[in-house]
Amino acid sequence: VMILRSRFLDARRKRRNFSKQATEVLNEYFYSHLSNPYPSEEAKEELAKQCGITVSQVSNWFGNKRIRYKKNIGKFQEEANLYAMKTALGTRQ
Amino acid sequence: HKEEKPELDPNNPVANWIHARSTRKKRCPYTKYQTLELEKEFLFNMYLTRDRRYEVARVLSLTERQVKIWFQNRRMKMKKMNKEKSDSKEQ
DNA sequence: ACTCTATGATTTACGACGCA
DNA sequence: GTGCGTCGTAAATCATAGAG
Repeated sequence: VMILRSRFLDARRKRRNFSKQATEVLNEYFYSHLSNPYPSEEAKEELAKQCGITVSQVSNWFGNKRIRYKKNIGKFQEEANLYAMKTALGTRQ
Repeated sequence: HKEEKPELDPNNPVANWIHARSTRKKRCPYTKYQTLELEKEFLFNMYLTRDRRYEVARVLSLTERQVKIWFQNRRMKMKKMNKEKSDSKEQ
């Protein structure tokens, strides 16, 4: 049991990219809060739950996203438009 | 909420984000030796006395401020590791 | 199969705030 | 006021998964 457990924990250490759905959720939040993309602790917990990742991973994702977006806004323009459109469609009643 | 530096700008979405001041020192990765010695010192005691801080800084060619901050960061790292451990225990 | 680049994680350095 | 504590983050850098 301990061996299986430690093996699981070791496997956890290997980085895997987040699922498409998880990235979708994170990007939706990011682009719909673009003027203040700093989720509260509670919001992070909710995002973590939705994405099936940890709160730390949510923090890492936003940290990386903010700096990479800021460093090259042009590169993310298409993605930004995509999520802006998605939000507009999902928001209308 | 507070900012390190609110960049006052009209329509830019990034304008109200937190920005590091331009005077901030660029991150400079420590050598393996420096890190190893700092880890050894941390193992000895998680909190530095003023004398130990001075001595460690002198030996490793770091400023006392760098050593102080390294210990602060190291304690936060330990806290994070402990939290992960306890989180994985509770199914 | 093999490069590379994008991505998740970790490492320095601070600002904001707290307490003695 | 001084000084060191934590907390959350910026920005650079590391490691490598995985797209092309």
